[in-house]
Amino acid sequence: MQQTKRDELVRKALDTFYRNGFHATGMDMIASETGVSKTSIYKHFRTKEDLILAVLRLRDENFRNWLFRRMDDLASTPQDQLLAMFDALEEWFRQDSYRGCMFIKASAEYQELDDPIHAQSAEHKRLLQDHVANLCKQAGAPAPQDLARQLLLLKEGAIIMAVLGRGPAAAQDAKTAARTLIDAALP
Amino acid sequence: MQQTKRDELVRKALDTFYRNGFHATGMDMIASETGVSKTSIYKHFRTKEDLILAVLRLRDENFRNWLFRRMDDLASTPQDQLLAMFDALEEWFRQDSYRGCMFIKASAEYQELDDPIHAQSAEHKRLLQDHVANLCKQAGAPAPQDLARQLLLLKEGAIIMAVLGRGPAAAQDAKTAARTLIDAALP
DNA sequence: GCCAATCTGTACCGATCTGTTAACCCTGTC
DNA sequence: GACAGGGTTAACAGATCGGTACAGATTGGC
Repeated sequence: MQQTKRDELVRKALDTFYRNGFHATGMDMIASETGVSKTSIYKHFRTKEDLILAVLRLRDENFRNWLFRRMDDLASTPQDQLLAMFDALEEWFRQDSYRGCMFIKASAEYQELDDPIHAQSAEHKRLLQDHVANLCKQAGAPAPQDLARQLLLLKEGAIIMAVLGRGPAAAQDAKTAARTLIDAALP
Repeated sequence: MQQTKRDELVRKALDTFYRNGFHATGMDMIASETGVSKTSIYKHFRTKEDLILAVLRLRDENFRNWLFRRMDDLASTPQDQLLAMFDALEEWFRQDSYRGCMFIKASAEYQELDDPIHAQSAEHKRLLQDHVANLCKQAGAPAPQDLARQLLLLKEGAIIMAVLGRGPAAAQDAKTAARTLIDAALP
């Protein structure tokens, strides 16, 4: 019963930061939205930055688990799973709560390369890249890292364009392009 | 000599907001960095938001002018100009001052879809899309809008990955992918 | 019954936020 | 030489920022 409260705090803080931004969200708002008193928050986390880092760790875990599981559910072969990534993205884009990628937003607000928040955002992208590269390799791509990088570009681009004008349709734009790139990369 | 001061204010405010973020930059910092007194700033702009909108208008004009001119200088045929976009992006990524796309960052800090700042960011992307689609049409693409959307995904993805780990090399990743997509789209 | 841990609300600290007010200064013009 | 316009400095208002202090409530274990 002791870890629960902290977990609940991080989970609800994630929603608030995601919905409202980092600098724009004060610790008083976190306290009122999570139902955890400010005194308690600062017992668990020394600073606001520490809380944000915990939130990003949770988000990284949740998002990767969700995306990879969804890709696995939607398709059986590695090649189809790569394409299914974009169908999963579309599901995400269609959620009312969709507000873009939390890590892109975090790195936009904390831009210094040596900022821990920035570093953690970069790490998230690296972990995604690794998984996709692994699938590319399983699919028989001669240069799996290269193909993975190209597909990641499409994914990040779709996330941006889904926010900035194109909406959920950005996912299928990306999927169409991905199919072309995969076909060209496989022997 | 009357419009000059205001222009100088907007120009220097652009640098400060770009380097430091929007919420993280206070009007006192804007005053000290631009050398324009806060009293004067509020003579020209009713609110901080108005100043930000003026900054984004300038940025939109500057960036589109620069990118399209650079694409035009680097290549002669429409098809080559599309590819040259990614060489121009690489030049941008290599600048020490590179901190990602100002409009992506603006929309990350002001996420409500009906926020004027968000709307202006979306408009910037639409204008880019129009120009690229025009080039795609000139290059003979049967579905120029579709190809343009795919190339824009690569551009936005490259901007993100250049910030989050990949550095300037993201531009050539995108260019390689763009070549594949263009070849596949042209008859 | 009692201790220790963990939570709570509330008030506060000093700094900083957006925006305003007031008095002054410079400069070109009539 | 008065004056108007646009600029300055400096202080201020009222709110909010991240973070802390303190006293009391709740809880489970012994």
